[in-house]
Amino acid sequence: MRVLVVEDDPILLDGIKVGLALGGVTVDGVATCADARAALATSRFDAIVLDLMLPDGSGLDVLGEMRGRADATPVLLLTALDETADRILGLDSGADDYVGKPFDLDELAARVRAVARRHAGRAAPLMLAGAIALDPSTLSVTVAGEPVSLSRREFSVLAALMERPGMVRSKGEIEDRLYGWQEEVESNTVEVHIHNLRNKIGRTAIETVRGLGYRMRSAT
Amino acid sequence: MRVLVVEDDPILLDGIKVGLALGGVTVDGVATCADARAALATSRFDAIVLDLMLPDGSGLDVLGEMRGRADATPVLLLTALDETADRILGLDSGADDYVGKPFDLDELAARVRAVARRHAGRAAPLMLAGAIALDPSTLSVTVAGEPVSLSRREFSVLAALMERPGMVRSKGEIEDRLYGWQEEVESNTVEVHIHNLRNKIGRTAIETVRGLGYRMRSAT
DNA sequence: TGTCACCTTAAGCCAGCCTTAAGCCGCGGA
DNA sequence: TCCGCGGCTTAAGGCTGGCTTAAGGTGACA
Repeated sequence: MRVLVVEDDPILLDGIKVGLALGGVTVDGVATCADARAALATSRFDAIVLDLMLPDGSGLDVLGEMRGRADATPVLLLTALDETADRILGLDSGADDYVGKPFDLDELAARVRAVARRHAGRAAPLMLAGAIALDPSTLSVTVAGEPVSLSRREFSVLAALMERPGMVRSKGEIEDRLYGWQEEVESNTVEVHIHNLRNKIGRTAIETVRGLGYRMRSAT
Repeated sequence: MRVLVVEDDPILLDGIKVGLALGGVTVDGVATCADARAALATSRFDAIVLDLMLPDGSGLDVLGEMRGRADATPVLLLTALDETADRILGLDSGADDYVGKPFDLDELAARVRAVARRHAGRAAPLMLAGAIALDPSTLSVTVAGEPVSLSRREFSVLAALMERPGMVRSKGEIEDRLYGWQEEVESNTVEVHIHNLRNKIGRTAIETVRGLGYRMRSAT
């Protein structure tokens, strides 16, 4: 198992490395958002331990970028602040778990294990649904081989739907995916994006399930 | 979304109910391990909030039994003790998340959401009755392999019947399933839905037991 | 600083679903 | 054989929820 740890305190980082290594985990450690992005661009991890307060930004940004491009690698957040607001923000923005400092190394290791175990068995790089292909790594979408250009929001909506073709996603879930949920959009944004998406990728690709949400047509 | 909350403190239980209800979650509350087992035996939930310390035993026992029979319903543990040992024990015994009292209601709601969302899409029980297959995870129904499109209410009625093929369900039970167990509809709605269902999935699939209710024909 | 794409908001329209209600049918008991 | 009750069928009406369109705002980029 390979885990990326993003933590700017070198002492803490070392401690985590040792703690996880005892459980047979391979650890890559970086200290900044920039390095984290570089690591994510070049390697695949089974889980990521992510500090929120980093010298060059917030870990939430990195997390948001990942989820935005449909990278589902499990993320465990780490923060000095034990504030409820942070926890909610983190969980709703796509984190899989949360640990507040100070924490116990054994507990962290257990949670990393749990989170990675949960994730195992998923993760397909290229998502397919009928004639539509979505590549999270290049942020590109093709319909019957033809490339289609989508805006950022459109891409996120489509990614949310394609993560599990055939499965119904509620508008609320999709909204949670687009925003951190606490932005609480008071309108029919999702409907509008769905509408625009349908114009671009074909009118029948996204099915409406009245009262429940939307789903990708998985069968052709 | 339907959640079972197992908590013996009535005040806390009430608070949780209200907190979750605000997020559009239907909550069933019980106070003992015994009641929890009964609820689990008769109903299906999207997530379970489980107190560890209960008057007639530990929530861990209930969790253990569930996992023992391969019930993968996501479980969020709740306990007064904020001890690391408990956390690890809980996570490693198959819980999906952990919240220590005192906790914030918003946080609990966010975690329940996160845990249920994570779970959705795995472990499709796929209910069968004769040529009819109902997949709760994709909300889809097929008859002899052919997909059939049902409205939300029709789906609920069918799901209620297929939960236990061969078993009679009264109109009252089905109504309770469609609406919260109050709201008392003053008409023959269920009969109408049954009628429409029969038109869609085949006239013989649902059998009428005069004076008692309806049941699925389990055998072909 | 101006332009452009994109996102959000809002409003009106439309369709499908749910409920209600009324009349009919058939089973079972007298 | 007749009657009553429970279930079946049908159709109408209201309403919710989704679709569509358009306008205004905002941020990026030149």
